[in-house]
Amino acid sequence: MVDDLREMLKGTLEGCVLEIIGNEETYGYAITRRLNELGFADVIEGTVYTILLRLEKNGLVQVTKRPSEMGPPRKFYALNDAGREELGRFWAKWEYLSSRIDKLREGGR
Amino acid sequence: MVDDLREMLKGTLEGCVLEIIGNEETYGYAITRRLNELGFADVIEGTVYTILLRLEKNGLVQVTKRPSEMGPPRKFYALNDAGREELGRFWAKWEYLSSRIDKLREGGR
DNA sequence: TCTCGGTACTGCGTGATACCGAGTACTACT
DNA sequence: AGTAGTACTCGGTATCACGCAGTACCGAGA
Repeated sequence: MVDDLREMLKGTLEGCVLEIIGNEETYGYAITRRLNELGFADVIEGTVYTILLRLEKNGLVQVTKRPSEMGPPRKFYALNDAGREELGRFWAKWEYLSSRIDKLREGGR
Repeated sequence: MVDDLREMLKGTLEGCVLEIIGNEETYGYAITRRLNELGFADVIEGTVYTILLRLEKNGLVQVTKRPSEMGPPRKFYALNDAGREELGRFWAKWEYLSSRIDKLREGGR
């Protein structure tokens, strides 16, 4: 259908991951599946893991390792205060951007 | 207000420039001013020119050089057929992405 | 037992993009 | 002459999504 959202996802995919983590404590593999079923069909695991490592490096999440019945142990991610702030900034930016784009499209003066 | 849209603009700014050119034949400096007044306040000339050179390289625009009364000659850009197609694809991608994001935000199942 | 597929994470490298900065050059006004 | 506004070019940088190879754990079927 719509091919190659790659470039357009830059800067937004991380926010999507933050939002998913904000809804419930979860782990990389599940986040990828969630994104896929939400319509971000081409997002692959490697991408999500790089985002998660970045979030951890930037101190936006709290990480807990727990064993799994289905395979290797899972790293569960939850937002901390800094993460919730960043999520708020993300939605503010998204609202700002999308309103400008829509205005532009309407012939926008 | 909203700082650093930089990453979020990736993949969308080029589409915005295409839309502006599609509305009327215009040139780089004017496109920058137009973007600024539309709310893309931090977009600078260098960025727009790199986009315009890319559009030209990719064969999406027709370029006409014309003298100016106010300074150096201007390079006017107009969309060709390929450019109009690309613009259509851009809006399709934008619609797709923004609908998914909004769905995600609504808690979206 | 051995392989295979599904689950789960890591780490290095690539390509595309917006942005930065310095440079060039033309016009008009003081 | 000097400055400000207009107008474009080009080399370099940082960041990001993504590709890919590798590691590792588990359960089911041949």
